Formats: sequence, structure tokens, C-alpha cells
Amino acid sequence: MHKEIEILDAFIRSKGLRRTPQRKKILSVFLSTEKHVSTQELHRLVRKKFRNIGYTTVYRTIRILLQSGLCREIDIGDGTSRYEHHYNHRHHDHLICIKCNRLIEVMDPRIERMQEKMAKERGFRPTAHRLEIFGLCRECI
Amino acid sequence: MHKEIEILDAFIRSKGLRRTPQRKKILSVFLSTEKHVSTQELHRLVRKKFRNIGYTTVYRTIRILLQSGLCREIDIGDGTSRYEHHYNHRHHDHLICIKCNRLIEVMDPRIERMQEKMAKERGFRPTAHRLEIFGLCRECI
DNA sequence: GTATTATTGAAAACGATTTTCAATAATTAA
DNA sequence: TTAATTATTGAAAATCGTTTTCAATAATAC
Ligand SMILES: [Zn+2]
Ligand SMILES: [Zn+2]
Ligand SMILES: [Zn+2]
Ligand SMILES: [Zn+2]
Repeated sequence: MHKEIEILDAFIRSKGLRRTPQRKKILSVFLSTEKHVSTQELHRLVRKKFRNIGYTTVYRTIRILLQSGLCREIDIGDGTSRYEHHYNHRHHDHLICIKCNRLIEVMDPRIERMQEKMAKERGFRPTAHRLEIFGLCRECI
Repeated sequence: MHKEIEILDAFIRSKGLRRTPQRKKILSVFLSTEKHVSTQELHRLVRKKFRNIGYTTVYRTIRILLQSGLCREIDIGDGTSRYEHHYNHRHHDHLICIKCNRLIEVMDPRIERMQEKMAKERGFRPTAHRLEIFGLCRECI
């Protein structure tokens, strides 16, 4: 939390924005869950701990967390964006169970390297990627 | 077009649906473009050639093309689904240029195999996947 | 031809996201 | 500390792609 608050404050200062209790509270709740939350879910969690924080403020704070590198957006293809920790969290991809919606985080450096190589061979300079594998998890097979 | 119309008709028969001129026209326009079109874009193309075909009919026909395996849905993460040919088109992934929005189709069997292997090693039974690599294309670097 | 039932298309509903705006609060300068 | 400045808040409304509704129409079966 310490380091993350510092990053947020640095970002806020660098953009001429303002430190507010809401932003600090929303960040603390975001960091307190390891789930991949939507803005609505995050708002619900925030309301549990702190009253009177509006959905719009949560939405806008997530934008700031994205820009400051504290948060990563995930799109599992159901029309709702989800968000997870990004600072100090390694890049990873997701296995998504089509039955129970479980998200399993995976990372294989060999696959990552091959993706990068394939893109470069085609004259493309990759900056980011997203790999999602859909199927059935161990419990749902 | 021949083969695809047959597939559509077979699907329609198998589900107790009805052959309509709209469905045939929409399929023919869909097949006539190699772009990755949204429903709106496809509707615009359809209207150019055939008047009086409503957006909803295009939307619903795309659903049927998806179910019958003639069409594949692509999600490049901008909130709008796009659709491309699926029949007789190999599975592939996409390089997406973040500057000019160009979509480059790519396929590397080694990467595909490694993805499958990685998922299975984690007790997961993969049924589909989506890989998108974002970056700059040759022209935009 | 008639009866049955799917299809069409305009309009409305939907749901997530984004914007608006007046009141409020954080920061800066006096 | 106070006043001035300007970003922030949050409820409500707007937006936008998608999906449903429903009455009129058209495809199929008999
Ligand atoms: Zn599962
Ligand atoms: Zn994750
Ligand atoms: Zn480009
Ligand atoms: Zn493609």
C-alpha cells in the first residue's frame, strides 16, 4: 500500500491533480482484493467500507489507476471490463472457464518470446498483448 | 458463395427456420468483403446494395452465421464486436496497430501447440482462444 | 387456398460507460 | 488565516453498442 500510494500521489502531482480522501480510499479497497473486479463490483466493495462514495468517482479513479500503472484492464469478452493489480504484478495471461467463469492466471516465458518473435518477423513492433484461453477448468470438466 | 449458401440453408433446415431473401443477401454482402466488419458497417454495406433491409435483421443474421460456423466474432477491445469469414478460413490471431488500426492476420502452429500444452498442464481443457498483439505496424513505426 | 408459425424492421429497452453540471473541497496566493 | 482559484464529487442524464418487443408480413406445411 505504501508504495502504491506514493505512485498515485506522484502521478497526481505530475498532472496537477488533487489528492482527495476518496482516491486514497478507493485505491486501498482496490488493493485489498485479489479478484478481477468490475467498476460496479469495486464500487460495492468501496461502499461496504466507506459510505457516500459515488460510482462515478470509483469509475474515474480507476481511469487514474490505469494511467499511473497501478491497474490493468481485462476484457473477458462479456461486455464488462475488469481490473486487477498491475504494480509489482508480473504480466500474465488468463485461462477462462466457460462454465464457472473462474479466471486462472498463467505465464509461460517461451510462449511470450515466441509471440514477440512472430510479430517482429512481420515487421511489427509489439507493445502489449492479450491472450485468453477459453475452456473448462479442472472442477468443471 | 455456393458452398456457404448450402451451409446456411442446411443450418436453417436443421433448426426449423426459414429461408428468406434477406438472409441470402446479407450473407452475400458479408462474403464480398474481406474486412473485419462491425454489425453497423455490415448494415451500411448491405444498404448500399439492397434497400430496405433493417439493422436488426443484419444483427440477427450475423447470430445465425456465427451459429452455423460461417462467421467468427473478433473483439479488439474497443467495445464493438467485429466479424470475419470463418468457413474455409484457418484459425488465426491478430496483430493490431495502435496507430492506424490495421489488423494483420497471423498464425504460428508452434505457438498454438504451446498454448494448448500449457493449458492442459494446468488441468484445463481449452476449447478456444484469442490472442491479440498490439503495437505499431511496418508503416507506422 | 388456408392455417401455422417464423421473420421483419421500427422502436423501445437494456446495460456498461461516459459526460454534464452545480455544489463542494483542495490548493495557492495574499 | 483568509480569499481566490480551480479540481473534484456525485446524482442525473447522455451515449453507444447490443438485445428485445410487437404488430405486420411472408415462408412453409397441409
Ligand atoms: Zn470452471
Ligand atoms: Zn489476472
Ligand atoms: Zn499501422
Ligand atoms: Zn482475422
